[in-house]
Amino acid sequence: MTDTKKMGRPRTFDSRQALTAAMNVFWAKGYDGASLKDLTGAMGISGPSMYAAFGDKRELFLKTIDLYGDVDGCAPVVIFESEPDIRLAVRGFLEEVIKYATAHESGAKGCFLASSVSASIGEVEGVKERVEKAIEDTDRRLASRFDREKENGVLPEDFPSLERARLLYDVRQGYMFRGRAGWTAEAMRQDLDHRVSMILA
Amino acid sequence: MTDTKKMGRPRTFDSRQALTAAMNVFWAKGYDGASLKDLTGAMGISGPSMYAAFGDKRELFLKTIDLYGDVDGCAPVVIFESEPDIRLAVRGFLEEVIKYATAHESGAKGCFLASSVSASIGEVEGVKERVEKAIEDTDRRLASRFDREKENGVLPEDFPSLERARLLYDVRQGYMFRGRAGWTAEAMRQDLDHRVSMILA
DNA sequence: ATATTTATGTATCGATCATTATATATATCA
DNA sequence: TGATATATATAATGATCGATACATAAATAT
Repeated sequence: MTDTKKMGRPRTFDSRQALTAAMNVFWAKGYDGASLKDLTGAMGISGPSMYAAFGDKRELFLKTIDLYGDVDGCAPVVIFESEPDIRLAVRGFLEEVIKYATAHESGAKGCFLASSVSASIGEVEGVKERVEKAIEDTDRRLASRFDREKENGVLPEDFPSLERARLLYDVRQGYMFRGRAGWTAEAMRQDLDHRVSMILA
Repeated sequence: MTDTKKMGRPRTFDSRQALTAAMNVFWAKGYDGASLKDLTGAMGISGPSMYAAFGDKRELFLKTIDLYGDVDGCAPVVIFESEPDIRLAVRGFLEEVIKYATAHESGAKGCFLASSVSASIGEVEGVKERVEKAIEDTDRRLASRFDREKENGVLPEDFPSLERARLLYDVRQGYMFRGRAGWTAEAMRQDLDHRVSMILA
């Protein structure tokens, strides 16, 4: 059922690659600022191919948001979850955030959700729900790592996991915003030690 | 030299009011999403009047950013600076942020700079510099209040004013982002006590 | 081989975009 | 009272917007 050969002329492009290219355009120019010409140009396909593969501009946009959640937005969280030492985990999370905030391969800076997607909330249907979910998912994943450390006795019993998780996420947003505004990674790293201590205090 | 009557037909609209209306449109729809029709409609003037008074769309946008810095973006900072008790000042700052994040009179939610303006960075010339300046100005104003409390002996000598100021600002950004995504004021206020303590710890 | 199905490329649709001529209205200046 | 200067309203500019018709190409199905 899964890999039966499909009929008809096969795709000449990789839809994941095309979606990534589209995301980068939306990231840099925003939803309205990204024209179909910009998008299909970067994706390397023609207009009709885009419509056939992804629906329309809005659906393409929503798919790039999902892609971001699966890949880019996830990277710092993955580091946070995989680094055994909790202090290094927090530090690694923030270092990755700073890296992404200042030097994404797309050329765009900051957080795709916070910088570009959030501007389209209220204008493009389906965006708000996705952003809300992304926030809550991340809050929960971060908090659950803190909970794990409490069970292991690394963090004290009264450690406020959810509050610190939310704070960590908001610190992330702050870095992303500063990155978008042109702050350098070096400038942001000045606060790193201080913030790691605050989160774990 | 200042109040000599001007020649020609006088303006029939208040340019500050018109600018506020334009800001609210940009706030809700973003730079590209806001059409001249949307803008002039909300401003209550016709196209040529807008061009005569403000230049073009880009210049109008930049002027609304400056207006935001003078009024809306400033409100929490003013509270922070004027409340004598430092703990109440921090709390008042965050409460005002939450208020703005969830219920701005324009109907738009979140921070104009973070939600709408930042999406146009890299696309609209002159925006990046203004955002960068707004961040640094606010960081500095917040830090200077902390410094004042250190001089008065209310805060300890080793209190890291600038780091806490930046953290406070980033917490602000986090709240604004959550507000944009639909979070309620009530949900945000749950972290209030915790965050005030973190900032002043 | 022929039919069917899907993808692609070109060319184009009406709508809307930001911007501006043009003409008219309303003020001060001489 | 003209003459000048500024603001307004209507209408139209070329450009670009998102989206599609159409014919053609390339695969599987029978």
